[in-house]
Amino acid sequence: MNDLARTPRQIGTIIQRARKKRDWTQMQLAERAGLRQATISMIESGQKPAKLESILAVLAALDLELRIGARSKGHERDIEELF
Amino acid sequence: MNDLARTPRQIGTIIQRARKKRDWTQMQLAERAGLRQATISMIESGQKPAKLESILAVLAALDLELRIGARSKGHERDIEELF
DNA sequence: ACAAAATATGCGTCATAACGTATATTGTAC
DNA sequence: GTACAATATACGTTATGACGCATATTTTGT
Repeated sequence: MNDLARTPRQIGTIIQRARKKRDWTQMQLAERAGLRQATISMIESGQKPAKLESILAVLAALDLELRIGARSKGHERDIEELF
Repeated sequence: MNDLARTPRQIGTIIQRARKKRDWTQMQLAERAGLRQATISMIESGQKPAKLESILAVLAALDLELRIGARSKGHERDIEELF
């Protein structure tokens, strides 16, 4: 898994997929990340941009990590963000 | 360039390096990202956690992108699916 | 269909990021 | 060392993320 994330919404989608892969509820993830279930909901939907801190907490809880690299052209998998 | 970023401070350092590599001042980066010079300063130092939005704006201005992947021990790990 | 679980929203409050503006500090020439 | 540029801090204000608590809506299982 190595997903590109350019918007809060893409990040939310990635987080949601990782959570479901582990069969965790938003509540379980919230507890592990030290946040509320409602906050997880908002992060996953990407409607409201979150704090960097919160995102990092969620990623850590999911055993994921963030990488920063030069913008690539297409040979990276982009998150299909179309309904 | 593909740097690991687990804390706001690490992210700040990566951003600062990318900015200097381009020989931009904080003011120039701020203008391109739609933020203040003071905000860039805080993001680079990582002292105050920023909004995800702001980080994404800065990364876009620097032609960088964010990737999310499984936490790796050392180098690359291909145990894609746990459980 | 029904109940239960999971998820999405609402509301008032608090905490704080970012703002505008300005100044203080540091770095880099000449 | 003296300007000048660049960066870090300060102060009051504004915008909003996250909180607690609650409820509405959706999804899932029987």
